[in-house]
Amino acid sequence: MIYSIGQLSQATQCKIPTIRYYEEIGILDKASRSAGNQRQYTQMHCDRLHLICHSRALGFSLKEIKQLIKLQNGQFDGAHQSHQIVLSHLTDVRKKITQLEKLESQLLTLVEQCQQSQTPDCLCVSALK
Amino acid sequence: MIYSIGQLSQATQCKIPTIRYYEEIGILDKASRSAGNQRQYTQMHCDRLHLICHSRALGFSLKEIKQLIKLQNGQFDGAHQSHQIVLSHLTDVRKKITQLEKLESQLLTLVEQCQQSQTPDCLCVSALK
DNA sequence: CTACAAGCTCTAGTAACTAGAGGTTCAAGC
DNA sequence: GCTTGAACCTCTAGTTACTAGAGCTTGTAG
Repeated sequence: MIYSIGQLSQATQCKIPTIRYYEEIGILDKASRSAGNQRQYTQMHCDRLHLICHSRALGFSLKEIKQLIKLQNGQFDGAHQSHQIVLSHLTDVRKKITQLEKLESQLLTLVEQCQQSQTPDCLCVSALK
Repeated sequence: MIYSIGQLSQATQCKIPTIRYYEEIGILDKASRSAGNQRQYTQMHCDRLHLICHSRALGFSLKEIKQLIKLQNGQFDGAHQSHQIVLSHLTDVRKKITQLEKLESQLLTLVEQCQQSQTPDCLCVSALK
């Protein structure tokens, strides 16, 4: 099956300008072109783009994804390195969760203080000082 | 007290280029200048910058902070609007936490599957497909 | 008065796209 | 065969919140 950029977009739920962008930065192989210069994608492109989109949804950066792809196609010790990337990403995610939870409780305090106050001012802002 | 940009930076823990950037985008009032064209900040600047930094640390965007400042200095219904901004930010934060927790468990699954497998390949990457 | 730290402006780079202008190609209907 | 409109093309610039660097000037301590 050959996909036009629109069909690939539909198949992967990845927006058209994003697909072109991925090609431009080299994370997605260049598509061959039709007589009229339009991009023609193969199933390989489609699979790769799926992998990219899925990884992005998991919060991997394009840089990390590039690395993962390289390792996957590459050396024997790629497996170990891939594992490390995923683990370090997991650590990052956990750190972010902790931060956000702290933030949530701070914001909550802000809002509660504000609701208790009987002044016409919103203390949210002055509390930010 | 009058602050040089370096002193203001020390007082607020905000980096010097960031301070200049805040001035440039108009979220921090322009400083007056010395005879030799160096910025001179007042206590007001220092307070404002503290507010900005604190809000940034709580994850507010500069756009939101601009709004908050405007509302604070402004109209009588500013208090209500400020409250709304804070509340909607709180909602965002909670959404992000939920997403990240989902993500964490997905990543965990990835890693666990990989560790159970006895193949030399890291399943992390192929699982991403 | 001489170093050297601290300040200045300006440009460009970061990540991951998104939007828009202005032009071309494809496919379907008549 | 022709027309119309959707889909495609390239290119530039904008987004957010900064950061880095070049090349120059000013302030201050000894």
